[in-house]
Amino acid sequence: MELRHLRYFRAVAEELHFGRAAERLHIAQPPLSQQIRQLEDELGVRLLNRSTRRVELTPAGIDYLQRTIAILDAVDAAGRHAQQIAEGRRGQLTIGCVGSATYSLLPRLVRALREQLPGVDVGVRGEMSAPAQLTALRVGEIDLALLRPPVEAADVEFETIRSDRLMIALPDGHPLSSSETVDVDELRDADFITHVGHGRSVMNGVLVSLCTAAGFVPRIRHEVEETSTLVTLVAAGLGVAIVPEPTSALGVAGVTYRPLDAEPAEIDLLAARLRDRHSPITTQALDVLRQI
Amino acid sequence: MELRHLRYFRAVAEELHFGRAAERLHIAQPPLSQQIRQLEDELGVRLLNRSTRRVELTPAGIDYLQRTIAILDAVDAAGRHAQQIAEGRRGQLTIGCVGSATYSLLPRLVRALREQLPGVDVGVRGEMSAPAQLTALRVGEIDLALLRPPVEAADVEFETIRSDRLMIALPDGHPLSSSETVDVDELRDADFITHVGHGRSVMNGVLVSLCTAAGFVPRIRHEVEETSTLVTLVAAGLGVAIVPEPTSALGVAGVTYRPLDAEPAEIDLLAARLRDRHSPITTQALDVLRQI
DNA sequence: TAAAAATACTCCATAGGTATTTTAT
DNA sequence: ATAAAATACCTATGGAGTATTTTTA
Repeated sequence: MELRHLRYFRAVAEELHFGRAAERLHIAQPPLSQQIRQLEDELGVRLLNRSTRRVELTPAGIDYLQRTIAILDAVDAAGRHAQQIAEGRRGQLTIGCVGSATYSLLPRLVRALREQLPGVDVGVRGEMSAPAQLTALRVGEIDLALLRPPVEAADVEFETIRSDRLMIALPDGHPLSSSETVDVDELRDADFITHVGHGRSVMNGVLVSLCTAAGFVPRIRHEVEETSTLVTLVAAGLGVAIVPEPTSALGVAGVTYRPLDAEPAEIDLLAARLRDRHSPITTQALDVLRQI
Repeated sequence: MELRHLRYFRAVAEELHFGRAAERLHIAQPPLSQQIRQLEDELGVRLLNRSTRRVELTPAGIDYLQRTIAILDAVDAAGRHAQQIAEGRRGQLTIGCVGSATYSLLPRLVRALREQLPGVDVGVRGEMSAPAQLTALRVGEIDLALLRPPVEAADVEFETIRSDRLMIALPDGHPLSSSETVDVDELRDADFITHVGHGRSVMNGVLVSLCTAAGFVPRIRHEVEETSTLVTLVAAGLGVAIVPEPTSALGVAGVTYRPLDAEPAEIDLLAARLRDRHSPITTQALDVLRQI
C-alpha cells in the first residue's frame, strides 16, 4: 500500500464520484478505479458501495476515511516539523547566563524567543559563572551561554552582544554617593562584597585587577554565590560591590549605583556556543539576541 | 512522497546502515540510497548525516523517525479497524428489548457481547414494546430487537431465540399459590395488572386471548408501563399478572410464580433486524445470542 | 586499504492513458 | 437512453538491479 492509495481514496470518498475525484487528482478515471480496487483488495475490505449511479461509503469506509485524513495530515505535519527543526524554529534550547544579565537581558531574550520562535521550548539556567557555563556547554547541559570575558576556549565560538558600564553599588547614604562618579582610588578603604573568586567569577577578577592597577589590594569582606545576595548585602550596609550596569535592574531598595571611573570602564557580554555542533536553533537564537 | 519512502527511512534510521537496511527491505543498497535522497530532497531537510563510515540521525531526522513510526502504525491500525468493522467485530450496536427479557436475557447478552466482541460499543434500550421496537429499528434507533410474537413486518427478519413458559404472578399467600399450577379458568374472578394495551403490549394481547378462549373477559384493574412496576403492584396485592417465566428474575419480594395451564403455555422470544441493511455487526451479535 | 555510501546505467513492473464495454436508472 | 463505473489494452515513468566509483577512518 502507498500514500497514493490513501490520497485517491480520500478524493473519491469526499467527492463520492470517481469522475470528479479523478479530475481533482489530475488523472483519468480508469486508473483511479484500479487503484481503489487495489486498496480494497489489499485490505480485504469493501470501502465503497458503488453502482453506475451512486457511490457511497461502507461503515468500514467511513472509519477508514477518517483515519486516512489523519494519516495524510500527519505526513504533512511530519514534513513541516522536520523543516522547522532544520531551520531551528522548533526544538529545545537551554540558555546559561551570568548573574549580572540574569535579571535584565535574560528575561527580555526569553520573551523575544517565545514570540519569534514559538515552536522552541526555551530553558534557562541563570546565575552561572563563566567556567561553569563552558563546562555546561560541553556536556550539553546548555546550548547557548551568556557570559563575560576573559574566557579562553578553542572549542567555543564567541560573539560580543553588548558592553555594560561598570558601576559601584553603594548603600543609600554612603559618603561616595554624593559624587556623580566614583574613582577606583576612592575605594581604597572600602569593604567589598564579591562573587566567590578563584577563577569562578569573572567579576571577582575584574575587581582585583582594577584595584591592583590603582595600587591597592581590595578588602573583600563577603563572598556570595548569587547576584541577588550580593546586592542585598550592599543594601544592608555590609560593603560595596563592583557590578555591570544591568545588575541595577534587580531593583533592590537601599542601593545606590554610581558609574565607576576606571580603565576599562566597561565589560562585554558575550554569547557563546560550541564551535562544532552548530545547531540551527542556536543560530536562530543568536539572530533574536542580536535584535535586542 | 509515498509510504515506501517512510518504510525505507525507518529501516535506515533503525539500522543506521544502508547495507543492512537494504537487506532488511529485500532490495539492493543503491535504490535505497536514491529513495532516501529523494525523501530528503522533497522535504528540503537532511534527515541523516552519513559518511562511508557512520550514519546518524539529524535532530530533524530523530523527530521525523518518531512521526514516521506513528504514521506507519496508523496505516496498519486503519487497515485492521476496517477489517474488524467489515467483520462486525467493531462498531456501535444498540439493542432493544421487551420488558420480560430486560432483566434476564438482556444483561447476559450484553455481558457475552462485551466478552466476545470487545470492539463493539453496545447500547441498550430496555422495556420497549414490540411495536415500539419495530419503529425504532426502522428509524435506526436500535439495530437489533428482542421481542415477542405476534409481529408482522415484511421489512424485518425474525429469528426465534427461545420459548418461555407463561406464569401467573401472585401475591404471597394468595389462595391460588397453594396449587402447583394454575388453570386459566381459576382466574375468572381475579383482578389483573397488565402492561398498557391496545396493541402496544404483546402480553396484554396474550392475556385477553387466553381469557377469551376460557370464556370470560379479564378484569383489568391496573395498566402499567414497566415490568418492574407490574410486579411491584402484584407484590402489593393489587392483583395478579400473566408473565413469561424470565420475569421472575426481577426478584421482587412478596411475589409467587406458578406455571399457567393454558394453550399455548409458552411464548417465544424473537430477535429481529431490518431485512435490508444486514450489517455484519448484527450478524455477529446474533451469533453470540444463539450461544446463550 | 577496506568498508560503505554514492554514482552510472540498464531493465521491467506498473501507474496512468485511451478506447470500449457494462450496468443501473 | 444515458451517465458513470468497469474492463481491455497500450505507453512510459521511475523503482530496482548490476557494475563501478568515491570517500573516510
